[in-house]
Amino acid sequence: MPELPDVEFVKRRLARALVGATITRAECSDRRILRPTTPNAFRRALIHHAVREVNRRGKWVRVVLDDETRLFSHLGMTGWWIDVKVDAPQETAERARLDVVRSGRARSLRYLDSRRFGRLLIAKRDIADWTGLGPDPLSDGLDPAVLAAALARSRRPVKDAIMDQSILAGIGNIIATEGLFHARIDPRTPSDALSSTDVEKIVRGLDKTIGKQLAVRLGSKRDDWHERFAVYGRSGEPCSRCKTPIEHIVIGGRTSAFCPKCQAAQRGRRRTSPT
DNA sequence: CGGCATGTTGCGCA
DNA sequence: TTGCGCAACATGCC
Repeated sequence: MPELPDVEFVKRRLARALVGATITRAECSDRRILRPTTPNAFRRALIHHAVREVNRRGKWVRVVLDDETRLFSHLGMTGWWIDVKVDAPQETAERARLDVVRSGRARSLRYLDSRRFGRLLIAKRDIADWTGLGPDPLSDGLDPAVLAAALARSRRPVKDAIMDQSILAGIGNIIATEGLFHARIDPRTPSDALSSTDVEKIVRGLDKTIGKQLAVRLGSKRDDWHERFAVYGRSGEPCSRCKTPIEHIVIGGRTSAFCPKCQAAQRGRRRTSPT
């Protein structure tokens, strides 16, 4: 279930287990997930090396080894990492494992991914997928002026634009949908038609959504995934604010739920477009 | 059975 | 050159 807060959660789990630990076993035989890394290269690059740091940008996690080699992990649609005992049985849909030892204590990190849209790859330095990411809302913070400048460069629907990983790192369909609901902005609004006030509202809406999702992730109480959202997946249900039935449209090939009243297209205060 | 899904890429066509 | 729509990827759930 990976969007930014989920990836952050996984990143913290990996950091807690891996930083300062030495890898004693590394396996992944799935060439689809590894592309373009090979199973042999995966094992050879990792085994017997110590982990220096674990970072996250957007939906990517980066594990840096003592020799500067990097392991990049993207969770795709159904990827996830768990931390188990070394002798734990293989999980359903387990695609890779990293066994580590630190201070004499051994743990095993297992990568699970039923649909196998995720990635695991080895590189000697940072890859374009990583360096090309825009600012990360959580680790870099959102600067409304910077975001406004980026949004002004495109006529795309704003929901499309904020899901562009080179504009903002880590925003997926759920956070975009929820963030725009909180901001009361119509997801179809051309991004170059947003006022600076609109952009500030979007920043607050995204921050609120990310913060809430992360809190759910870090909290101990179990929740039903469904109940977390105000509009996502709630077409036909009454808007929590105004009771108007939630509608959905397709933007950029992705289902986009919104309240047609709270998020009504703002007319008559468009920024003047360049001629 | 069909439809849909949290993500990304690649292709064909303006 | 740029941008957009859409299919594809592989699997599970309703």
